[in-house]
Amino acid sequence: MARAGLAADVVVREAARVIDERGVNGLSLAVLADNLGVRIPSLYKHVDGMPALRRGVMLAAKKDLAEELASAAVGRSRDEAIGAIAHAYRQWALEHPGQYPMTMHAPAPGDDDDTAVSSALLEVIFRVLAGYGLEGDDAIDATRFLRASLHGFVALETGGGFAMPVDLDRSYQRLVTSIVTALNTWAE
Amino acid sequence: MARAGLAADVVVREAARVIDERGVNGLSLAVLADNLGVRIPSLYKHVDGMPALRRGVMLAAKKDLAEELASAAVGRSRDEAIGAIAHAYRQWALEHPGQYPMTMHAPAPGDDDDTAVSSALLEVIFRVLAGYGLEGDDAIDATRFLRASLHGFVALETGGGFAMPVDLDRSYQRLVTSIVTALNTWAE
DNA sequence: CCATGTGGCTAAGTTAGTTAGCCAAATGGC
DNA sequence: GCCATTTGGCTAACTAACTTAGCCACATGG
Repeated sequence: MARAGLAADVVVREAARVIDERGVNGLSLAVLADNLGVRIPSLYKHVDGMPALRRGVMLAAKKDLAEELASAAVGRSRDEAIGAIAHAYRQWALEHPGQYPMTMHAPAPGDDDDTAVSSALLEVIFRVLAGYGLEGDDAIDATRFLRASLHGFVALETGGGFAMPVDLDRSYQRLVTSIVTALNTWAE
Repeated sequence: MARAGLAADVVVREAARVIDERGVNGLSLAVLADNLGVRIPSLYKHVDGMPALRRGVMLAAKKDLAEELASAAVGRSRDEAIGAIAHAYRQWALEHPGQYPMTMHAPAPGDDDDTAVSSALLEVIFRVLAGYGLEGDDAIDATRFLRASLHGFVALETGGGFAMPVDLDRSYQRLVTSIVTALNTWAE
């Protein structure tokens, strides 16, 4: 039989595609195998079962999102940086609506790969907020505020929480403005 | 055989309990039947299968949350009302971490029950924001801002998005303060 | 006191993930 | 070039979960 020439990363990539198309629960080994032109058990030669496959997609997603945010923040600071990463953040989520929720879980203790890539994601935010000179508790609160606001909007948008999809761009812009205002007056 | 004396609402309530305990995907007919002292197929006499069961839990959850928020806002307005519903919102989510995500999806078009209960939920927010005299686009943006901020924080907290669970109360209070500030200067 | 509807049950089917074990295609040393 | 080994497919079979069919006993009400 002619070989399909699969490799672990090809399987993970296709799984990510399927997840974006049909949601996390829409991923099944059946469609995955079908899309890759292979029978179901063959997938086990490349991937260690469904949970491991999902974990692989999650790791790649966090990595990709972190890179996207870092790249958006390059050469910018403060309000400009916030605007840039906010835009990149929403953009990435809209392009990867299925993967997005997977990026929002803290790593399990002891999972070093996940810890590393999750730290990279947080690091981007920390470094942007560093520009506002926030320290200690203020820095923690502000980080949580920023993450919560961005995540809340994007989660509702991609998860179908907003019934009317009108003017979402404007509403998001308005949200970002409020965030920036809050950060500039945080220590008061 | 002695009857267990089940009823649809008992099954739904127990399902909600299980969901809060083990997450949405932790609900199985096996544990449900076991908890209720009954064999699996007997559940079908009260509930129309797994998807319908989840929908039942979702409807009850939205209803419960809406009532909780409405009750928190009674007799209060503006900043005080925001503070009260923000507190009630987080409280409810922490008490029902499994059900909470189920309350965040817009109703499917044509699902009248869901539409009704979802509207009730939004109505509470609208009426509180009405106190700020926001109209038209401002009202829409502010509603989305409020929902996004509260949801983002609570979703990250209950979904394990915040790695360090220290001082979350303070961070949330700080978030609410920022929301209130933003709402008071919204039209500027 | 029996006629009827209801709420349990067992048995069996379906779908999805998984494991075992086989076999052909690639690959690499000689 | 040839054979040994590894690799990547495969079929078959198992398990867990939801679901359906169909049976039977208990409760209820004329």
